[in-house]
Amino acid sequence: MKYTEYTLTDIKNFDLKETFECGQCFRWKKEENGSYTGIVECGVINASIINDKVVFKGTCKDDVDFESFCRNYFDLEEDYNKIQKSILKEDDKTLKKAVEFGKGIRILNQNSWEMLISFIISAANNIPRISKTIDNISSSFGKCVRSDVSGIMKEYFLFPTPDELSKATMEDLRKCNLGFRDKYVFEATRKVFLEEVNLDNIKKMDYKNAKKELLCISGVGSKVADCILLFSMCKKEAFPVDTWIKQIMNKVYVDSKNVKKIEEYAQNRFGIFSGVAQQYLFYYARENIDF
DNA sequence: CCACAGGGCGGCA
DNA sequence: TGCCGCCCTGTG
Repeated sequence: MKYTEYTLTDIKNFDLKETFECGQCFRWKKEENGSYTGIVECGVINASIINDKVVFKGTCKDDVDFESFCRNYFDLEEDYNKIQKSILKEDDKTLKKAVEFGKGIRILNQNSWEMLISFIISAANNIPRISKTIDNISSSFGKCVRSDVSGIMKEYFLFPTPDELSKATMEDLRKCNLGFRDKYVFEATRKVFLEEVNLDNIKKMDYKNAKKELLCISGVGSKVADCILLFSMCKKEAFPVDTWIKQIMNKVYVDSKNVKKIEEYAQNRFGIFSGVAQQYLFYYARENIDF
């Protein structure tokens, strides 16, 4: 592990709170000084914004190019102004307000294996408990990293690799407090470890085929699959429909209980960047009681 | 004690 | 297809 830094001087549409608290990630935590510290595939990162500059400090694996990792992970090559223009229609007051509210959201490019397990755990669950469960799994089976990027030297635990998590028995997983999701996580881990499922290959497929493959994994339905596709497989057309999105879609766009209908409506209205629209709407609906 | 939380599954019409 | 009870566990 090595200490590195990377500073961005000219970046638009990047807000830390909006990016880390819009529901796409579970391992970024706010520090007292307003910065955020997150545990990622290659180590530990602290992100802060000072006078229009974004500073990333990292304790990461020796063979990692920190700058290119950050550019990919934080989606820095993407032009979010362009995306906002493409999803916004003239008459769409709700989305306009949602975009204004969350214009600093960036879709993170996270690790697909970690997203698979994390979103299986998210089913009928709440965010504090999801985070806690993922921390339990990581501290039980993942590698320990010592880092002072937050300002204080602390120990962090990386999310376990498929190889590491495949050592876990059902009993081990039960202790991690997964609830009824333990059997799904156990089975998904086995499939990935034995390469019955190859996430790298799925990532290379187009959206529809990739989703079809993910749906073969027990515990992965339409919503969970779309989260994996959007947050770790560069599929910005994926539109996860959860209870919040159902509410806002029913109220504003299409009054239907049928998830497939809502998904189709979103594809037609928002197009290839539907997933980004979903994040704006989700964050807006969650943070504003009366949207 | 009860409902419900960022769903999914299996059984049933 | 569409609907519904159930799946752990913590919280109000």
